[in-house]
Amino acid sequence: MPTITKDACLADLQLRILTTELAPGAALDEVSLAAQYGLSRTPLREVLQRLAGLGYITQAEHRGAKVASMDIGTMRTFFQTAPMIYANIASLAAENRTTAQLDKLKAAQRDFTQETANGDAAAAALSNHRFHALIGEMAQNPYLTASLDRLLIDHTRLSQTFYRPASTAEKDLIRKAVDQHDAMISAIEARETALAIDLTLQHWDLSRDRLERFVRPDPLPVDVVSLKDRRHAI
Amino acid sequence: MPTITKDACLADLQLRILTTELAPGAALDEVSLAAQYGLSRTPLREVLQRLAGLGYITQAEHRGAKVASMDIGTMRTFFQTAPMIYANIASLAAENRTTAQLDKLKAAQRDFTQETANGDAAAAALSNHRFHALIGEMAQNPYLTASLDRLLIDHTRLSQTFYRPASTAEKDLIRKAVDQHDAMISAIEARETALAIDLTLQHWDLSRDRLERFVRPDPLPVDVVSLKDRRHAI
DNA sequence: GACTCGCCGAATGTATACAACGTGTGCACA
DNA sequence: TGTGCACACGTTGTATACATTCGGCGAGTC
Repeated sequence: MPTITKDACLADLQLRILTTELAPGAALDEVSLAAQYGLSRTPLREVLQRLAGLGYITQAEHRGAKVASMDIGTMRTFFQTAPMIYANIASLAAENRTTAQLDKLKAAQRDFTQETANGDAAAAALSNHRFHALIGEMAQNPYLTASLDRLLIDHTRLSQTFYRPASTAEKDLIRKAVDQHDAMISAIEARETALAIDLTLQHWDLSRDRLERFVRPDPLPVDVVSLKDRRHAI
Repeated sequence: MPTITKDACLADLQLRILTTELAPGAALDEVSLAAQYGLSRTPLREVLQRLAGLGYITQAEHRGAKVASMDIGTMRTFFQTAPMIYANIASLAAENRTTAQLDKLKAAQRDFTQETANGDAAAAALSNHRFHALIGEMAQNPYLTASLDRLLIDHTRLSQTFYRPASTAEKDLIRKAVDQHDAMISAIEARETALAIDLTLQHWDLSRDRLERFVRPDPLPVDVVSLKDRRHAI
């Protein structure tokens, strides 16, 4: 890759982490990354520092950088925290949004609609991320945005499989998510804070059900596997 | 200042910002800071990046770093957000605290009690900061901690005058704050989440009243100044 | 055969020299 | 006298060479 700006490098690494192309826990080598982006190590290290500040990676002295991991404890915390932050952000967004921000939000939703229809899973997940990050900007609350941005990192990584629907029932869920986005845009545009909260929590419920099923998939049929295994169980 | 570790430099700059020795909006010069701490510019820049990630400073390309400002909009947001985050953190802390963390919290409270009694204002503000940051650690929730840490930066900076009491009435308020800390420790130790929330909100009310008086000081006597000014008002 | 000590290689951490950018000042011209 | 441009200085951004640390591998010993 030829010489590139530092911001572009930051954005690209964010994308690669959000799509789990760089998997949670993956080690990041400074020299190879610097070579990839056509930067020298000094500016690349600054990019890594910024990624660490945003919660994308963790750094250990003399031991390099790793993509932020997603252990079971983190995920428990995620499910515990997300609805509260999302709801508060939505309310503030409805209160404080500007028309310029609203236009950007609508553009993100157009991309999202398109990409879910095309089955472009990675792109859809990123558009969804952008959609919710923009609502965060609207809230104009740097304290909560810090929390939201970290939640969205894990949310997007968890939802990588969401937009790659296996069944027609799952396709309906995606369409429902798209519709919910539209409703959220309307509520924010109309500055209806209570409605924005309500729609956001509905959206969260849909997302949570889907994510939990991914985390804890449907068990295998009992009669085929489980009974056999039980005979060997201690 | 002789050669010093990078972490010590980070901690010292945090202290200087929290005590407003480095005032909000103050420009930070890389070469002079590097000289002060006996580091070269490269590691000092990394310290600045980390401070930026934590919300202590802001950086603009080619224009250097500034201590995070505290404009009127930010403060409005601060008062809006703090109670919700503080309460949730307190609840989680009561749920998840370890005894080792509890010991550290008690130590911080000992320092705080001592320093308020001695009238050591800057030290008391920092102990108070440490006290609340430790409760944040107990919560074991990195999403909310990101938000809390940013709130505490501004809270500590705003409260710089708090521990320098002018009247005996204000001394009573400080004693009340110390007592509230003790009660919070007990609630967290007993894992009583509801009580921890309640005490935290009471603590916040006390703090808010005092801070708001600082932000919006008692108006000057009406008959002396205001009436005169009004005659010149358009 | 297993454990420990010490060396070696590969990574990160630091210093410094050089490049690029922004800002302020001073001069010229209207 | 005021405005605008250009140059120079100071500060930040980048590259690279050097220092330091970690971790693995092998030899030696118990």
